[in-house]
Amino acid sequence: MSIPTRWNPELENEISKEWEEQKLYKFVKDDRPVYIIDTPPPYVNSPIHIGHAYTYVYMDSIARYKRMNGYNVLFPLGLDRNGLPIEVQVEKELKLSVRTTPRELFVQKCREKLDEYSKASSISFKLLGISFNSYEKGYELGDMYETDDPEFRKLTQEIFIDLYNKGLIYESEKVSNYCPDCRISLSDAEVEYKEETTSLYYIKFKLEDGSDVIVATTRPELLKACKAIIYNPEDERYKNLNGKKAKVPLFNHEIPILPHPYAKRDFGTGLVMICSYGDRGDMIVFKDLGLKPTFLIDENGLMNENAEKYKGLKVREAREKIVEDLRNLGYLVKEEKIKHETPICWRSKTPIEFIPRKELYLKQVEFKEELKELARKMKFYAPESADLLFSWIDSLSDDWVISRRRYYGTEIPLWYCKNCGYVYVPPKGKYYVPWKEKPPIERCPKCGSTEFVGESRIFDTWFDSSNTMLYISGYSRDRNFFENNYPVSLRPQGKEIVRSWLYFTLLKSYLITKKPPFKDVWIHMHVVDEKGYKMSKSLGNIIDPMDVIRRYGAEAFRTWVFLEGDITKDDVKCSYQRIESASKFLTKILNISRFIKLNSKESIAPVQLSISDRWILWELKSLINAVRELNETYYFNRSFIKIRDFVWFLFADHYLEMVKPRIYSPEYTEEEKLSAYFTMRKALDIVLRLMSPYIPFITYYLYKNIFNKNVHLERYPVSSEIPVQENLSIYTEKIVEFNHYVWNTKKGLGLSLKDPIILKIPEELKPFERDLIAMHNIRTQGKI
RNA sequence: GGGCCGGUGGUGUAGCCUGGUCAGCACACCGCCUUGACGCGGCGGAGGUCGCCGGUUCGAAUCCGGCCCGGCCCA
Repeated sequence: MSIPTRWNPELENEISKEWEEQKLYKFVKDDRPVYIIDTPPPYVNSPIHIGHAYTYVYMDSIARYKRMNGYNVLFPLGLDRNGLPIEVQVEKELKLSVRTTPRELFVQKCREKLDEYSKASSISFKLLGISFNSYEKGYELGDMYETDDPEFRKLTQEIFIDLYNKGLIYESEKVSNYCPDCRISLSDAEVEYKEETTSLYYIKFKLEDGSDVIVATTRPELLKACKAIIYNPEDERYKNLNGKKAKVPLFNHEIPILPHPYAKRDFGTGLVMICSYGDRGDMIVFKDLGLKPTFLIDENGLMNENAEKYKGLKVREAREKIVEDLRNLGYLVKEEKIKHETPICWRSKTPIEFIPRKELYLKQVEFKEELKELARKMKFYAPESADLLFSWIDSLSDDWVISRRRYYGTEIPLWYCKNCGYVYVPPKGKYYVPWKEKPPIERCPKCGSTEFVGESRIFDTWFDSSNTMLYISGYSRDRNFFENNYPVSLRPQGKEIVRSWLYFTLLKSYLITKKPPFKDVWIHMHVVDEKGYKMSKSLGNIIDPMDVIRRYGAEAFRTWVFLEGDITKDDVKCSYQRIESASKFLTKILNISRFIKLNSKESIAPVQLSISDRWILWELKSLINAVRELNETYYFNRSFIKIRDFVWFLFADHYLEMVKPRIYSPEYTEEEKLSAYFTMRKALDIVLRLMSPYIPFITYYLYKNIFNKNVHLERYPVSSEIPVQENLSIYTEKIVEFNHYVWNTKKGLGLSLKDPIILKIPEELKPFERDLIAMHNIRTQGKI
């Protein structure tokens, strides 16, 4: 079968099918060492993003590399399906309100939508050639899994039950981050910050003695909840006010003026009003000064009865109304625009409020040192990205709110006795749905009552997804395997979820196993558009990976992934043009293979290899070592560039040109020809194997065509395969330089490259004289 | 306001940690070439004084200090 001169992406589908039929990547337990990759389950409410495509290709190369190095690789596909986004989507697309639709029906609709999207995601991965153990959902190690599957949810509940019974979970009415739009409490990890231009209002407060002070605030609607005015202890201007009382405009309650370092001298007037709660700072000061909070905002984001005449207004409306009243009564001194970082909900982008709610918490603050201790045992790639995790742990100030008042998520497995309020925790071993099921006991162990009410809340989705490493490595279904293979080898993930996914995984692993969850952690940045902007629907700059595949094929995309910049260091810019030019390397690989296949015969190593052959094989040997070294630390991009440089700019441009005369000319002996054949085929064999983790389609195709074997079942090349001991790399630069010199000289003389030329071979290249003379048609003396 | 990362020809980067080929490679660009694997090719060319300022040194992209810009995280 002859090799085409250009890569045909349609071949990718046929090859995929062959892999599937052979069940090439299926996970079967055996004696080999295990390598486990905890892949980040993408959320499936939308098609996969180009960033997913990029990073999964990268992970795939890791899996393939490890496989070729003798590891039994556990590389499962997971899909994340729990949480708010799908609810929001169902509400919008099906015009169903979560508040008026029966829970059973709503959950059903979510599931239907998710099934639809799940299919699309896994098809995309398959087209990209990702070597997951399986694309079929199942319950064996390596099977595709979904985070909303009863099995997965059962594990989440079991972990909860364990933690609950260990006393690590408690319910408490605390002030938490609350999104009035999503109507849920948020963990700190879910809070984002956005710079906003807001008004800073300067408000006049009357003192007992009749004088005034001016206080600047961005949140005048909280005046009623204002309990103190503070100034910086270093601020000479206000020292005389210490302990004096000020009267709050409109509401007339008296509050103290006190020193506190939280007040910044140069912000506003240097006087800050402290209300419950405008921001985190307010909470700190309340605690420090022992003030009692008054809450003004309810769960719907409306002012409550404490707000008196402003009751029922939305926060923003109340602000406008109060400002108007202040202005009318002469309390408003001035108003200026400032830029301000506002905390917002990561989902709805709504400003967060701080209101008290009863929620379940998992203890974490008391374990900070232990967590850091464990984290230090994991190796980070790139090393700097570890700081993201450490600084997050350092900044933790509260326990983790794990309960959510929504529908689509794992149910919290608790029942409450209607009579005495006893909290019943069921035994492990089953997936519980308390909002529609009876508890597995008849009577309350405390009072004997038979009436229970099931918990209606669900878990924060991170409480689910922080179990992936346990789930995939058999924690709940193959204990023996789990014990032998935990911690998991690798966690690859994005930098934006270090404080959530990675952190919560670490916490769980600590609480459950006392071990770090991973040996290695590979953190990547993002794929952005050509100009460096984040891709988003509103900017209209989204590059759809399926579109890329349609236009250039998966293999071209994969080539681009490894030739483009280092995604662990910086964001990677994506453009069609760069993908297209990356794909030219595929053409090169095909044609090199074609040339070698057409011009060589299978041969064993001749007694004596020609010096040019020994030289290129030595270079190849160095390449193998360099590639291995880089890949052991997950720098697959750098290693691929090295391979490309060797294949194209040394092997093809110089070696193959040097070898041509030996192939074509009768002046060379059979032994010399055999040496060339052997070397070309050996080099091609090794190079195809070297490249197969990165570009699995084309290498599979060529290896099968030329060597009649499945490259993905071969060993990754080792330098001992090269039968050359002599270091000939000193010649490399000289050969390259000389060739360029000759090409350039001929060009300067207006000669074609075939034309003869009179030249002297440099002394140091004497050993290569014969090949060089033949290659360039050099006459060492006489006239042309 | 604090922390981290980055700032090298149009673009992506190497070198910088272990100062002395003042700069390598690729893509794009221009010119030439139907050389028997490839014109998605080959060869050649133009293009940067390495974010800015100052210091150390005989000598700095490479070390030190300050500043500016971009990104991310936190307050």
